[in-house]
Amino acid sequence: MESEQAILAFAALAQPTRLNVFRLLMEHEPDGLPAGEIARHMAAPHNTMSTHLAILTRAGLIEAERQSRSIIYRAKLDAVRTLTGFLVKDCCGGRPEICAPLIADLAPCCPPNKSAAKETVCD
Amino acid sequence: MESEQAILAFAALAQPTRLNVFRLLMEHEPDGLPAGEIARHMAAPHNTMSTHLAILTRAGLIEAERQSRSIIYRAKLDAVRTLTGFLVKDCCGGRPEICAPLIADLAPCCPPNKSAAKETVCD
DNA sequence: TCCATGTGTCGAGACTAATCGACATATTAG
DNA sequence: CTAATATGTCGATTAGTCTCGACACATGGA
Repeated sequence: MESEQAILAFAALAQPTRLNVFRLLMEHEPDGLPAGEIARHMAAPHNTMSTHLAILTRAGLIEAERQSRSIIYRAKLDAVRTLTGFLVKDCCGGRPEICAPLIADLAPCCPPNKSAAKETVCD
Repeated sequence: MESEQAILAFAALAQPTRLNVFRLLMEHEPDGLPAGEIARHMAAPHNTMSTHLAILTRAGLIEAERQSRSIIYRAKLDAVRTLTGFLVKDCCGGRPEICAPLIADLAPCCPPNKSAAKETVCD
């Protein structure tokens, strides 16, 4: 991942409305939500929301697909993976000894099939 | 992690100089670097850098410690872990089935004791 | 104490982002 | 074709950010 793209993603998420939109779309994976419904959820005018959605799209965090009159937006899960990878990349590069505990703390957050896992960074 | 804190962190990293400073300090873990040397590295005036360092500090991404005349800055590894956790938290909450592959792709990036691991998101 | 060195703070100018009314475009129904 | 619905674009205003010169503060040595 390029720094430039990461900066776009960070800037996109550094805004309360947009961060909430992104989280909302994560909750609604993989169905997504139409632009109007997102605006209603956030209690924002449709044109303001349109701008926010464009910024998130340009950042590669969400994607749009026309469905008759509505435009459905979905979170791009790859974006989370890529951005997360970018965050830990630096320490991975030369020094896995520092990075390993980060991953270790993160792993129990997503258990393959157990449920007692919300102790570390999940909340 | 609170949204507010996450937004501070995202905003702090959404700026080329600050992102580079953060990466620089990650490379220099755990020794850190004095403010002046950071400014020299980035070819920025000391007062501009001071502002950037203050923003990163307020965001909880780095920390400062006085050492005689110099002030040493260090990356806070917890910050990466917390921010990463925040990013994947939403899908973890209700739907580990979506989140699991994200972690799976990330894990080989930091091998406990092997070296062939730079295939996925490491670069 | 006085000076040099290393950092932080303040304030102004330039730039960029956020918001929203008004208008434009696209799709579908009648 | 016309109207209704859903969304995007433009332009202006307001607010916030970035940068850097000038100055202030803190530390250590002579």
